[in-house]
Amino acid sequence: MNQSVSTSTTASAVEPILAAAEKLFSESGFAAVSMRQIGDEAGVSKANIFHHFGTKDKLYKTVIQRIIQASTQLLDELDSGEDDYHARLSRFHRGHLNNILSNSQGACLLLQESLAIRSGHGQQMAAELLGKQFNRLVKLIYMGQQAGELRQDLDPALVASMLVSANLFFFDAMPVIAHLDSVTFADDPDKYSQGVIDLLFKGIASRENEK
Amino acid sequence: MNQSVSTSTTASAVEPILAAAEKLFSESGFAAVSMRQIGDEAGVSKANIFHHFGTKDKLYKTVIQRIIQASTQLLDELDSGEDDYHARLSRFHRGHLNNILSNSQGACLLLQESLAIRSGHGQQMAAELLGKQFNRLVKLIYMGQQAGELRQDLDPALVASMLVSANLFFFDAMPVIAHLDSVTFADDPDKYSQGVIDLLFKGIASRENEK
DNA sequence: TAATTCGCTGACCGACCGGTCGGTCAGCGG
DNA sequence: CCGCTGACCGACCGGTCGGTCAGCGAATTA
Repeated sequence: MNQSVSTSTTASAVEPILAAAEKLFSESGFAAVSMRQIGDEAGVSKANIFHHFGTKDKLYKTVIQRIIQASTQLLDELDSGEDDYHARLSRFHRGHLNNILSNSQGACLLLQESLAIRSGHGQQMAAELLGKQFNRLVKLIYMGQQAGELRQDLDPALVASMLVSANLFFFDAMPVIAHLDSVTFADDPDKYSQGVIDLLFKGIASRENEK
Repeated sequence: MNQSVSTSTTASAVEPILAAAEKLFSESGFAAVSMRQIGDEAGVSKANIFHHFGTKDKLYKTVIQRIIQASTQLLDELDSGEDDYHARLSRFHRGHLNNILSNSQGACLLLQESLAIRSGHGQQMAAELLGKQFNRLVKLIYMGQQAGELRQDLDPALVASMLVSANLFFFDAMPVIAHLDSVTFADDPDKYSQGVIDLLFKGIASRENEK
């Protein structure tokens, strides 16, 4: 099974087409982007795209698959380490947020997909990825409970939801609320992630005023 | 000949058009929906839509404005009450989630908008709404800190982010992760909201094992 | 009753869509 | 040198897009 990483050494136009498609799809969505725009952006003819990908749908699916592959690869690198669970969750959270921010185009597309799934027009591939990543995080939290580091009366999936949702919100809503003077962490993801972890671990209730 | 506000009592086709447009736009996005589809869904001719709204863009903006208006109205009803801040935040959180779920089309459209803002194609009206609602929640949390009920070393905007993001995640990701067997709260928003509030107030760290 | 307004429509327009087709050209085994 | 392959292109196809327009029928007004 001599399956190397590089698809081939030919200097075909496939890569520029995929890059252009990912950029334009993430900016404007599937329907709003024409094959001619993608060709212009990639510096190739429209017909050439059809030669390589067949249809617009197949091109789109290829783009999604590519994003999923990159995302999974990045997430895999966060699984190592033998620290306590505060450190592991903190590392996961910061790494997850960095992944999103460093590939904002891909994140944008996957979020569009998850919204589209609701009305049935979405691809199920994106859902599978998110589900698998979510399940892995749930397991991590469950192990933390078994180890006695985390409250055992909590639903692990609920904790995982909070972790992931905080990052998605940072990515998705920060352009909207960054200009508010009440928001001080808009341009500092690490500070945000640290604050989220601190908040989740310690809780927001005042210790001197608890029933 | 631009009319002021078309709140006349005439039984025109404006309302069916707006309902159809909101439904279709939220399902497939702005670009993927044609004026003919909207007309068919509303039971009127395509030309009639142009007669009432001028352009596709104006129709879309009207739909967004309508959603924002309804959303603000619903949020206003959550501001009353003189309970402690645990109760007030709990009530806000559950009410906010119910608002989203009871108007899922509108929520879907606003989320699409917030994603589009990132690449400049979005309307700024949606951003203004979300900003105002967010700021109101920040103020509520700040008051809770002044009252001594909430930890004062926390950034109020961070707490507000966690509350809102948990709800957006429930709406946006639940269709994706609901089928996972690790998720038990998928079909019970009230239970989810209650769990989130409990988690945020008490924290996830085990009390017997804290440094 | 005649004139005017108004909601509404089908017919129509130029532009653009996704996709196809005939053909060019560089590379490569024989 | 030949014959073949596949990347690539310009031109083109049927169809749909957002948008326009003249005009119809039913109210409203005078």
